[in-house]
Amino acid sequence: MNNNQKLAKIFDEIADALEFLGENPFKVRAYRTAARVLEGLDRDISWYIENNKSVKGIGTSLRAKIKEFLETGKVRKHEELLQKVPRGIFEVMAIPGVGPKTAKLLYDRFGVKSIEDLKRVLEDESIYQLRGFGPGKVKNIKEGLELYERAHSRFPIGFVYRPIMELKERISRIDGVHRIEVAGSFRRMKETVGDIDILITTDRPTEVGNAIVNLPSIERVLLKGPTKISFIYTLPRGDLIQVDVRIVKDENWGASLMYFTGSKEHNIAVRDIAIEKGYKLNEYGLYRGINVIASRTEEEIYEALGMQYIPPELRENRGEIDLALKHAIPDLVELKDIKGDLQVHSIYSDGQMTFEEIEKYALEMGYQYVAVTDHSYSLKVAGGLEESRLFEKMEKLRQFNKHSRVRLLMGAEVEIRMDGTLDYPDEVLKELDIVLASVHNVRKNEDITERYLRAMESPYVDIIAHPTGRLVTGRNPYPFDEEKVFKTAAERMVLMEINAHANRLDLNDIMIMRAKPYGVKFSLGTDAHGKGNMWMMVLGVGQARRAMLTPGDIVNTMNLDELLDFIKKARKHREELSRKLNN
DNA sequence: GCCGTTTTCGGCCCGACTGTTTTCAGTCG
Repeated sequence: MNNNQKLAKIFDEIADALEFLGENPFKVRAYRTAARVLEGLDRDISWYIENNKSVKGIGTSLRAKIKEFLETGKVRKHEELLQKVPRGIFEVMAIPGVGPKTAKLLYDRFGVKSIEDLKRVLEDESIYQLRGFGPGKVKNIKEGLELYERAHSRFPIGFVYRPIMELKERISRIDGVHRIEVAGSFRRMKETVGDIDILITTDRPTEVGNAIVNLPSIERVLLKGPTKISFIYTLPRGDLIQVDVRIVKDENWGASLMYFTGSKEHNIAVRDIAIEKGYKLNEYGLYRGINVIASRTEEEIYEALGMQYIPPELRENRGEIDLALKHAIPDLVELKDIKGDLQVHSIYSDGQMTFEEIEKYALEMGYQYVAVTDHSYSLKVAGGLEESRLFEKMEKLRQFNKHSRVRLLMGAEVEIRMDGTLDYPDEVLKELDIVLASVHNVRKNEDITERYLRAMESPYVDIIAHPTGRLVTGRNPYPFDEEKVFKTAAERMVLMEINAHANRLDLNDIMIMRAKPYGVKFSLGTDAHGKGNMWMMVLGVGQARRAMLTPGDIVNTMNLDELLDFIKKARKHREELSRKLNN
């Protein structure tokens, strides 16, 4: 974790603790806002402190705490609060139906400071003596607890993307459904999603509602009313996810979609703008007094507020509002801009696709080219290619391309070894159309900066693949010096990959935002191994959009000829740099 | 705790739902 992330976590914990202690809710919000701001910052917060640059949402008090952290590695207020609020309380408050007030009451009266304590107290008759506690509330908390315990963590978006698109398709086919959209963090393409919000319009809510709850794969219906239906949905691998379907009126469509798309922080900030301009904004529309100003589409609501339309992926309140007020949001890259996939594995190493199959899926995606990038030999577990096999593959590919409708680029995902040297020598790399370099074996807490810098010394490394090595659920990023690596990459025209694989998303939105100011350009690759994995491109595009990238930031928006030309120029540029260095 | 082109004090998003109430508090998104 870098300073920004560490501080965001500290501020979030302070907010949790203050909420529990019943502090001023606006103070709590200030800490949470600051945490979000820190997460979305393009540079390390220490840069802003050192250069005396102000950051909106961080005032004098929080600035002092940040300074304290940068100097001592701690924030005293944070430490003090952790003394006052037992750790387990945070978990208790995370249970749906238990908020700070309930947690505090249970703590004060029954000493509840863990989930175990809570369970015990829920079975105790004396809980009903508490003001506000009746059978309904206790039942509600028990259900929340059940939900929480059933591993109710968030899912990587790539796990749920296709099943949810399929569910959307099924609902849209129900007679009487006019409009449908999946809202929430799914629509924002956040890397993980909790539950799923689906918005529909219809004239026949009862009929449509009945049809929805009778769809397949619904494990249990939680709630069915005229405006809201909730159910637990079974994903293909057996995981369970909650889906809320909201039934709204056509005339409120835009306002509702905006409201349910969020993020919450974005909505709050947009409402502030509405208030400033003498309006009121809610999920039904934008009003002046009782008069509707705009409500049917999101576009007309933003416009009425004097703002540019904000694509859902940007709605996180990390700077998009100011840009929209200045009409300075660029045209974001779209899936249809992508002309090829720059990381796919074939049966030559650990992939499952033949060249024919890669061609088939590429045609489905409407691509001009795909880079076939099998592993190099030191990655034994992935069937990495010895040089002789590499040349064999090269020849086979050359033959294949003679009749292929998609150009398969001869590529490799070359292992960066422990000492930073590469599996293939330059003379071999030079023969390849495109070269990705990556690390897979990293010692515990190893800093991989030097490995990357050394790897980039070769003029023929075009792309650093999955640069941080993180996994969406589980593995943290490998530490490296961002400034050194990104600066070098930009200078040498080495691309940073946005790996679109559901498990990786690496770089992700935040890291892309951190890399871009150095002048880095990016490539998108799905890292597809299995048949039909190439659809994941949409996930990578989602991260790119969240980072506000345009087609110009990403090389695979280029046509085949332009791309080959770019690679040629970049290699020449690096050869010249190397020559200068040697002289 | 943050913020300000009417403000350096006095605001800070807003509505639905639920369960507990007899007029409201807590939670959620």
